[in-house]
Amino acid sequence: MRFDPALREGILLRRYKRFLADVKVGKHVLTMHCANTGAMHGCAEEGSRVWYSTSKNPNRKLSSSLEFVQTLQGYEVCVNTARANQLVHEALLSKQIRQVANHSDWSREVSIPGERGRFDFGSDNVMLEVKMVSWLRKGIGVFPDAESVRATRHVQALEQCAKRGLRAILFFCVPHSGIDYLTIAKDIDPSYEVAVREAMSSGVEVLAFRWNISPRDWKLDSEIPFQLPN
DNA sequence: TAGGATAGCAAACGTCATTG
DNA sequence: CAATGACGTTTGCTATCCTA
Repeated sequence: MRFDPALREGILLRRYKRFLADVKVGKHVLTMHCANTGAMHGCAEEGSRVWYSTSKNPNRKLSSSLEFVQTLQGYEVCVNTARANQLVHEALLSKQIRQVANHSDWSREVSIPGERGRFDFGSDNVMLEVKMVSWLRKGIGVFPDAESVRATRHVQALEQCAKRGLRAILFFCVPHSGIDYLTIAKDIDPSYEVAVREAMSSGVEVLAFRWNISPRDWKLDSEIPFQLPN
């Protein structure tokens, strides 16, 4: 993914009301959209360097969007949850994901077979759900950062697909320069951990890939290991 | 009646499918 | 082809219900 013009820089003053962030740009304070309603552990600290994009869409109330943060520890982390799907979409179409490189015809937002809701991507006999990881805790990347009934439901739906003979993939998009190993935050949501464990034993595949991000281009870096907690 | 629990909604935006 | 609707994203506020 390439940004042209390049993303612009500011200093995060505060993130509030779920979708809003105040950013100091030069002498001015810009209120922008923050498409991330999550906890944003470690990546919403006051004083962090942040980068944002600007939209030309006249219907938008806030023309700027927060894109990524440099944490106080110096790591670059994407905070725009919409980017995760875009990054994965690009990677799928350009066949950078070797596990599914034999598929070309990816559809977005495909209905979950047999129930309400959607998976992020589908192709032939493959269902793929994307989750973005942005939390580096004690040197290890973890997901989720909050209890999430919906995330658990998605995993269980993937398991149902696997049991019916489809390929079902839980895909962790990791746009965080400091994460090179991923696990599940069992303490945050024990039922999610159980759901992933059971899904994997039913044949659901779990993949995790890291992206490098910068003001101008975001590139797929490498696959990173995923392991269930002990 | 005060308090807790819970369900529903709204916040800003993107994307896809359907409708006119 | 443009407009509209549904859905996804999470949290916290508010209205409503139940219990001590």
